[in-house]
Amino acid sequence: MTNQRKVIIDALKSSKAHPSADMVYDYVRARIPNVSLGTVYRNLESMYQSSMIVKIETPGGQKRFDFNTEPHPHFHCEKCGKIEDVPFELHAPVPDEASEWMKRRVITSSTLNYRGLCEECSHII
Amino acid sequence: MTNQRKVIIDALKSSKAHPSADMVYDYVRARIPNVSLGTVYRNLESMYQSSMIVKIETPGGQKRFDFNTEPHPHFHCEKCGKIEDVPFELHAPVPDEASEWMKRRVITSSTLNYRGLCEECSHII
DNA sequence: CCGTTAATGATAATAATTACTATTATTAAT
DNA sequence: ATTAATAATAGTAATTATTATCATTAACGG
Repeated sequence: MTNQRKVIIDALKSSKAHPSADMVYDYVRARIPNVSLGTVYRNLESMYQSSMIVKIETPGGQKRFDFNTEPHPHFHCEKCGKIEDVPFELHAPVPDEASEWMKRRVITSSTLNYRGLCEECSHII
Repeated sequence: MTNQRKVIIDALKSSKAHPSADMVYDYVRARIPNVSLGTVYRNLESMYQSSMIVKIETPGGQKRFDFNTEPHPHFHCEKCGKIEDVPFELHAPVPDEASEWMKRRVITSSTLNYRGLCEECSHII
């Protein structure tokens, strides 16, 4: 395991912000000044491919990454762009007609996202 | 309302594929040959801003668009990239401790996505 | 150690989207 | 219908995020 990858993992472990590749790059560069952005992308992608981390799609351009692979919803603040973990999981029963629909497909994962205003942004009107 | 926008709306109405900007562009260009891709993007974005249509994030680069603004989950096929509507909505009760969490935020929308293999792709092993 | 293999840094290339601007079309008021 | 005001368009350039390339460097197993 290269030092670069170790520090990339540290970046993800030590952040609750679900950092983007750029944010990880900043963290790593503070410790390995000449690290390449490509190395960050390459490592994030391979860790994602091997299911070590989760990739989060966002309305704004950049993808975000989560070291926590336990299924849990995310909350996206529309104002400040922050992404938070939602501290519960919905386990709703699937209706019968829907289970027929699902049986005809292979479902490998599901993601639940909320959007709105976070605690800080909803106070500042 | 410009003719361009009318045809862009037609494209979305007549498709069940949740088309990308590119796919809409192809449809419109077949009817207005010198339409500009920028016009397609501009219209899709403004329709999205005014909540006329829904923007769907995808793991692969391009965003997709849905004329159906009724909340409903989407199913993303990992093999062929197809996006399907899921014919049911989960309405699970929110646990009490979670409702506390949600009260401190403004929730404006939620999206539920499934990933896996679609009917065709799950047969062809 | 030392050779093999894999990962890196630096940079170029690509893909998706957005910005710019001169021109054209739409609209509202005559 | 005509016209002036406004908004939207086509065409193109620029930007942003990400991926590819490749010569060099680092990790690992014997």
